Amino acid sequence: MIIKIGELAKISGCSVQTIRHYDKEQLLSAKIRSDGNFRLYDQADIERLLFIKHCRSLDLSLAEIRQLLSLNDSPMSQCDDVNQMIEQHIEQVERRIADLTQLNKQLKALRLSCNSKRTVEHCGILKQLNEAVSQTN
Amino acid sequence: MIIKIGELAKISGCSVQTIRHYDKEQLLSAKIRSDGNFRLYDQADIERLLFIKHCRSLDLSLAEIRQLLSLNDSPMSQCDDVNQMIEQHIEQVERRIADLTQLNKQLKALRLSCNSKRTVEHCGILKQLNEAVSQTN
DNA sequence: ATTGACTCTATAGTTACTATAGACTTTAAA
DNA sequence: TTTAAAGTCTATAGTAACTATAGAGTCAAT
Repeated sequence: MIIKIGELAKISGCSVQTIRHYDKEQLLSAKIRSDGNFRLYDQADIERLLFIKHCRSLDLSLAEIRQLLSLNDSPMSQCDDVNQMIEQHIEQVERRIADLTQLNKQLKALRLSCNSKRTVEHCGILKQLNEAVSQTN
Repeated sequence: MIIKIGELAKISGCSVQTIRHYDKEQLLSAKIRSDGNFRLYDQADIERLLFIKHCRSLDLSLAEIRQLLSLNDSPMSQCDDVNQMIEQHIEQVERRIADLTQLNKQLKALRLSCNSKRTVEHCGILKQLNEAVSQTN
């Protein structure tokens, strides 16, 4: 079964432009083209794209996915490499969660500092933000 | 006290380019320039930049900060506007935290699926990723 | 007068796309 | 068979918030 980019887009749920983007980025290149230069894909390409999509949903970067795909393509490489990459990725995600949690706390404190209906002149939020500034200074 | 961009950078902890960027983005424009066209800043500018920096540390976008600054500049506006913006921002942050937490769970499950030293051929992680694909399909 | 440090503008690069323009191909109907 | 619509092509610009660079000009001290 050979399909064109539009159908691949439908099947995969990626946009046409995204697929072209992955082509340019060497993640999924259409190995064959039609006489009129249209990209043609087969079953293996569909699976590869779904693999990419799944990895993206795990927030892996295109560079990381490229690495994963190349490991997948060369079966001699060590599983450790994959493990290590995932490990690093987990750390990164956890750091981001910690940052955002901290952030959330501050924002909520900020929200408490102003109970509406006053003009900005006396807005507690802006006051707080300004005070934080002079402390930092 | 009038200072040039380099000193403002030192005082604020922002890079010189970042300050120029804020200038271009109309967040902090140097109202005066030297004869040789150097940006000149005063105390109020320092405070404004620290305000911006503080907002950035709360992950507010430059657009949001611009809005906050203009509210700050026109004291007739309602505190509610500020409140609402912060509220939205909190929601956004909480959504992101939830996403990442979910993500983290999946990544950890993935990590468990391969205990190293095997060739990629039998790597549990890649296997898992591929299986997820065929399920999605 | 010259050196070195600083600053200027303009431009390109980062990430993972999305959107557009203008041209070409394919498919289906008239 | 012609034609029109839908699909596809490449190349380019835009998104966010910067960072980095090039090439030129300015300032402060020697």
